[in-house]
Amino acid sequence: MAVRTRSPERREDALSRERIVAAAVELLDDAGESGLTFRALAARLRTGPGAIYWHVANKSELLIAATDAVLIPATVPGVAGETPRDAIRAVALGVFDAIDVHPWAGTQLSRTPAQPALLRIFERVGRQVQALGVPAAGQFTAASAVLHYILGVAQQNAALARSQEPGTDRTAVLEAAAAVWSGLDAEEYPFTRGVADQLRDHDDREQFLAGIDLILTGMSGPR
Amino acid sequence: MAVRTRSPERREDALSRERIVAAAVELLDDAGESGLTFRALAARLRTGPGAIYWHVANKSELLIAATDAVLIPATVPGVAGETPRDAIRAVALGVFDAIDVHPWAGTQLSRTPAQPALLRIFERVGRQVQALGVPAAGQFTAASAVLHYILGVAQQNAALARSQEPGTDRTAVLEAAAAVWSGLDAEEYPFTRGVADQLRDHDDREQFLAGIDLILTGMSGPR
DNA sequence: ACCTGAACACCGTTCAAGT
DNA sequence: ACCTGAACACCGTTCAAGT
Repeated sequence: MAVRTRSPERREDALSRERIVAAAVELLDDAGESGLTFRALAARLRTGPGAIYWHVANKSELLIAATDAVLIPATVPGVAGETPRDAIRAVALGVFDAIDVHPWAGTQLSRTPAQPALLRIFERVGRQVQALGVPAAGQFTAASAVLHYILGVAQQNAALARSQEPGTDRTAVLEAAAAVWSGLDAEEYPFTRGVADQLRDHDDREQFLAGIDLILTGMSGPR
Repeated sequence: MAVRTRSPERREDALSRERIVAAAVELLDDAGESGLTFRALAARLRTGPGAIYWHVANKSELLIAATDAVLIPATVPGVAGETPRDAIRAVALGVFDAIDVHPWAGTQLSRTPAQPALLRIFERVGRQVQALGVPAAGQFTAASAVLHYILGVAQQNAALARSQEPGTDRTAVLEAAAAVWSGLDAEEYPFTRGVADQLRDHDDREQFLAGIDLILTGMSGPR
């Protein structure tokens, strides 16, 4: 006797919140932030723009969900036995790498104060600051400093990526920025011109970590 | 004999780049980022939307100019005899205060890599890092860390302000954020919940400076 | 319950026509 | 040289109508 399945077999191409968010991530990666429109998204999902609104309230919610999705790997629980310092570095690098692959997420991450990914990052950093032995009164300041630094870099990398074609690799992006710096007025911008070459050659991932270390060192107080 | 003036008396209400940028700043302050449209701007200037394009290339250029305008006070040359540390704190505070008054500028500041205000801030910070005696190899990293931290805070304050009505004062904005944090799940967000009260009461300007100090302390190396 | 797609109320930007 | 405002090619979002 044939048994009726409780939940009927879903059509392969049935719409769902997950499929919509996944398609949005693809579209953002391929075409950049301006590429995500409900019409383009609907075309990719072989439906009309109105259908998307059955599963997602509006574009803002869609962007929050897409950002959250690509930042999940950055906020997975850390390895057991990790030092607080390594844990903070791991979260920071996770965010950095996610934004390297999905530059648009760097902009979105700090656009909405209630972005869940942002809260997860802050919580993780905060706990590690606690574990580091920072006095209670200084924990909020220390965790905020790390968070804001991460957000600043994320934002900056997103802006840099936006100034080039989507998919341009990081060395080409840095090269373009270095060219601008090198062309600045020598009288007015001696420092910036002076470091233009470093911008061209440097490992920005390495420098990002060095900045984290600067803050972590600062937390242990003046020598 | 009547003398012809070389440049004819300008009509009081003649359009100019300066008047357009000033009106854009007003509109952004009054109505937020979504309030700046060419139609609304044209109405305020008692002209048609097309007229604006004679003086400004497009909306992006207008936003860059508006952001630049409100950040001029933050990048004026410092007081003579100032220590490098005080000079860095002064620039940072200047940016912080400008964004307090014009939250939209916090978003714009890091949206375009070639935003002139951003370059001026970086140059100023960089020179002071140099004056602080940071070894050449570490100057770029140190200046970048300070810049990114400032941008992160600017962005975050802009996002917070955007979540409320334009013109809402800072304590009300912080109160709203604290309410969200207090409502978080106790199991998942112990740290964030724990600092919610500090968010409500704290002087965020003070905390911003404390973060700057953390980085400055870190620059002088581990104790 | 879920999807369709035309329609609405906007945008930024262009451009022929005016002064 | 500068301004006007209608028109173009888009948007996000809604909603009556379908299945």
